Formats: sequence, C-alpha cells, structure tokens
Amino acid sequence: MRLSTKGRYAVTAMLDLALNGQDGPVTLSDISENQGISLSYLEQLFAALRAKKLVRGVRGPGGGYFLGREADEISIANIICAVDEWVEFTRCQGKEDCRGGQRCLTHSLWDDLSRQIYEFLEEISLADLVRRGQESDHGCHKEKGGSILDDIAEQAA
Amino acid sequence: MRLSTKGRYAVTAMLDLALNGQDGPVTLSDISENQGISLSYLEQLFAALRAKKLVRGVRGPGGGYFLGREADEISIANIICAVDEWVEFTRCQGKEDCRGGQRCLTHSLWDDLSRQIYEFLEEISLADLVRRGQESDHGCHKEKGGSILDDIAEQAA
DNA sequence: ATTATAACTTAGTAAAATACTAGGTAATTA
DNA sequence: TAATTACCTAGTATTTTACTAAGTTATAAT
Repeated sequence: MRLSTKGRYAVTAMLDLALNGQDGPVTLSDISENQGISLSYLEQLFAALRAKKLVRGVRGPGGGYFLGREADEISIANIICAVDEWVEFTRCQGKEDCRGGQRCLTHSLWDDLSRQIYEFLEEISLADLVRRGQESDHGCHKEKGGSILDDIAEQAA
Repeated sequence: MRLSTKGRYAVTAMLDLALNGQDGPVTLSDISENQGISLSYLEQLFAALRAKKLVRGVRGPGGGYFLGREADEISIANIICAVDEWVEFTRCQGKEDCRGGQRCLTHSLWDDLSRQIYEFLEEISLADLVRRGQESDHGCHKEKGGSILDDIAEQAA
C-alpha cells in the first residue's frame, strides 16, 4: 500500500468536485486555483481517475469534470488506488526466495495489515467525508488545530 | 499522512524484532538478510526508530537490537510516524491564503481523514499483527493469494 | 465558419525522496 | 588485543513527484 501527497491531491480534488459539481462541471483551472496544484499535474492525475471512471470529462466551453458516479459510491480507496498504483504485494510469489520463511512471514503479516487499511478506506466514501465536514465546524486559520499534532508531540516527548 | 515502502520496511523490520528478539538481540545484519534491505539503509531507519525509543541497541559482539517496549505497547502508527515524518498538516495556518475558504475546507476534510487513518493504525500493535499471523495460515508461495488483488481486478474491469 | 474554451496528450525537466555505497568512530565481549 | 556490532557522516544512483511547454481534439458561442 501507499499513501502520499499525490493521493492527497487526488482526494482533495475529488472533494472539490463533490462540493462544486452540483450545478455544472468543474474545470481543472478552477481546481488548480482552489487547491494550489499545477494544471498539468492535475491533468495527469485526472487521466488516471478518468481511466478508472471515477470522473467524467466534458469538453468545450462550459465544460469540465463531473464525478463518475455518486459521491457515496466512490471510496477513498478507489481514489488512492487510481493514482498511487498500490500494487505492493510483497508476498514472495516465486520470484523472491524466502530463506527460512522469515521474510515471507513478515511480508505476509504486512499484507494482512495492508488489506486491513484498504478495507478501512474502502468503507469511507467521498459523501461520508463531506457529511462529516458539515457536522463539525471547519473554520479557517484555526488557532489551535490540535488533533493529531498533540498525539505526536506527546509521543515525541 | 504518508505511507510508503519506507514505512513498510520499518514495520517488517520491527516485526522481525518482535518475532526473533525473544532470546537475545537481533543484529541489523540478520534483518538485512532476512528482509533483503541494505544494512546502511536499515541503520538510517533504526536511527529514527531509536530516536523515538521504539528500539534499544546493544553494542559489541553478541549485541543487536531489542524492541524498546513490549510488542503490544508499540502501534503501527508509532512506527510509521518515526520513519515517515507524517507531518502533512494542510490546514492553512496563515502561511497559505485560502481564497473563498474552498481550499481550506477540502484540506480540513483531508485532515479529518488523516486523523481517522492515524487512529486506526494507533489501535493496531505489533503484537496484534503477530497474533493474527498465528491464527491464520501463512504458507509461502501461495497459489491464490487473493484478497486485495481481486478487489482491484474487479474495480479495473 | 470562426473563434474561444477546455478537455486531452506527449515530451522534457527540476526537485525531492528513496535506497544504497563507502568509510569511518565508539562501545563491548572474548 | 582483536573481533564484533552499534552508531555516524558524506556522497550518489535511481525513482518519484510535480512542474513547464507545446501541442491536438471536441464543443459551445459568436
């Protein structure tokens, strides 16, 4: 499995579509400006998303992108898989020799974990994220962002 | 958040310690051979793990590494945070202007997701992984690995 | 029809992250 | 004293990331 800023870009861009695609398609220029991602990089990402039918493009003036299906039918796992490959199967399928079975065992344990994470992200849809955002406040320039920061600070200490 | 092969290396190496550290320390040479990771790269990773006190080194002949604490007191989140930085707080904390609040909103939604993933990985300990491995069979060179592969194939179709 | 728009495509590149090599020093055991 | 292993630093090849540039198609508006 893999989860990088590339995946984040894809998810936030898709969120952009989910939020603004209600009344007409959203252009990549808009997303580029909204998210601060270069237009051409977005085009690369959307080529991958399009290949997996997660978005649908409309050409010409007034064109842009729609979600490929309903927001609650698109999981975070879908999005991340589309742009991040995710094909990281460490199971020693013949090509790697697994001396003493040791490597194979740890790889197999990692695969279990990887599957768990996948299943977790599979259960979260774009619509879920948007819904959750509406429940809590999401003010900008928050003073005390908190959340994970505290946990990490705590661990570092 | 970030989850890369670097994180995988760290987790599998820690699994190696958990599995083989019962009767004496495990050397990086052993892990290097077991996992197929270069010794020097392991040293880099273990420098980070050591800094977070997730491992404890013993010098000299017969030396090596132990887990820094009990295997059920070390979460996957701990390990990945140690080597992968994870500091990806997209909240626009003053330095980025958030025009129309749009970027800020999607970033905030991503942060929610990121926190969720973190909390999920926080709940899984090294000991859990090992335990789960013991429950199911983990034969090497499995014929039909299955699991995620099928899901992805399905999605691709 | 022409023009503007925006999706789509390809090639090349700067910067960063990844994973490694090489060459050490310091602590500990035999 | 010698061997072993952690520990440290610098340099580098490779890959990934993210971007620039320069196009081509399809479509809507003029």
